[in-house]
Amino acid sequence: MGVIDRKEREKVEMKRQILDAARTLFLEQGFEKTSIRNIAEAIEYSAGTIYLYFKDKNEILFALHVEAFEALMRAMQAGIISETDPFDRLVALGKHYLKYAFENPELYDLMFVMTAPMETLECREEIWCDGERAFETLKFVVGECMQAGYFEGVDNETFSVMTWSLVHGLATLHLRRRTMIFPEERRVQLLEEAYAQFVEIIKRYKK
Amino acid sequence: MGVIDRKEREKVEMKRQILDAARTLFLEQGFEKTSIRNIAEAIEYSAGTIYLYFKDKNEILFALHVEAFEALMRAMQAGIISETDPFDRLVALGKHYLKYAFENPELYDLMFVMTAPMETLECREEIWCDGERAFETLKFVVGECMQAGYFEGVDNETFSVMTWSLVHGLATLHLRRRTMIFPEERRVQLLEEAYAQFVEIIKRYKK
DNA sequence: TGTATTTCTGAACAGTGTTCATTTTATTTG
DNA sequence: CAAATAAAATGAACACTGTTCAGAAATACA
Repeated sequence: MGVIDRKEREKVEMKRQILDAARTLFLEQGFEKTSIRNIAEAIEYSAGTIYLYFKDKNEILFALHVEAFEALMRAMQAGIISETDPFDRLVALGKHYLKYAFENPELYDLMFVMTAPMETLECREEIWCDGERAFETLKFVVGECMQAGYFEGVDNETFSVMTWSLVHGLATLHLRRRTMIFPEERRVQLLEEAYAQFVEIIKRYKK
Repeated sequence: MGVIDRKEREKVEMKRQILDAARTLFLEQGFEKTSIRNIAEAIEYSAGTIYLYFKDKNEILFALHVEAFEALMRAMQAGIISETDPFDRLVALGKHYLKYAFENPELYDLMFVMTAPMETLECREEIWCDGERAFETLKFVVGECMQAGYFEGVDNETFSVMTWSLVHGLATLHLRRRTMIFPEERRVQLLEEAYAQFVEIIKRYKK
């Protein structure tokens, strides 16, 4: 029966339409100011219809968060392959991570700051695979560095958490406006210098 | 005329009552789930009355954020005076900062993650003094370390931003549930190890 | 064509922050 | 003390929010 096949395709297509509209509105006016009714209006359906395709608003945010991770993973891969030396790879990985965060503030927020996507996971009793995959990538590159003689005697996971926290901290302090204690023209520069400082420090680390 | 003096005192007293009720409710059930009507109910006034004392909800959040900074500053000072060696002081400062964040997740969120208090500042065209003072404390301790021969050749401000970002990153990854990729029993431990790792790395840094 | 399913709507619910005319309370003046 | 003035508090109203659900419309199957 081709009918249920088509229905399946239509269901997927409708989900796509909803997510496309949601993403556009979110990026235009932020998450706070985008309502289910706004999304419904954009695709010319009633608000109730959205709930036939997504359980609630968090599930829409979660779906967008998954998409955003695909883009981040691509950005990170681009960072890795741009260098051959393991340490340079790690540096490039961090740079591309930060670049992604600054160029896609709303999406970065959704991926690493907002609690909505995590709530969806928790009530599904699932694991945060997307975050895990990204972290595995970092651990892999740190592992390569260690094999090349860097970071002597450290624990890979611990070192990776430290590195992740540093770049995440730089990103969120800025995205959530806490760098306003610095003159506007120095903000981004200062963050870049802080990252460079961190790179310099771990580069010279020997047991 | 003693009347306007008393009225002034009553105004201050009322603001106190509102903030006390707000703080209690926020810490009990989170910021999201606390409404102006809830606060009004708690102090047995109508919702409209709140607006005679605070411009909007953000202004209440801002006032609480100022209070919370006083507590953080005390915690940080306690960290500083607990040690005499400059480097140990810096380590203790970070430890107390993290301790404050983990013990007061809602308040930390308000101080360093939520945008509401920053919006109040921006529309008042004011500076974020509270954040600035806390950062100055960090810079001061880093300065002491440099005078004692640590962190040779680094720029104090850059180094301080790096350090702040690291502890802030550790705190927010955890508070916003991104450490759920690790087994529950290892989460806090891993963050502590990451901080210890950072301390170890900067300790050995020589130009 | 008629019945059964699926899909969609739009009203309704309980909630939000915020405003404002109206009422209540307090103070000052005659 | 009583009347006039000023200040404070109310509660209804506005325009929203996410979400649910009975009923209407569209589609599929016999």
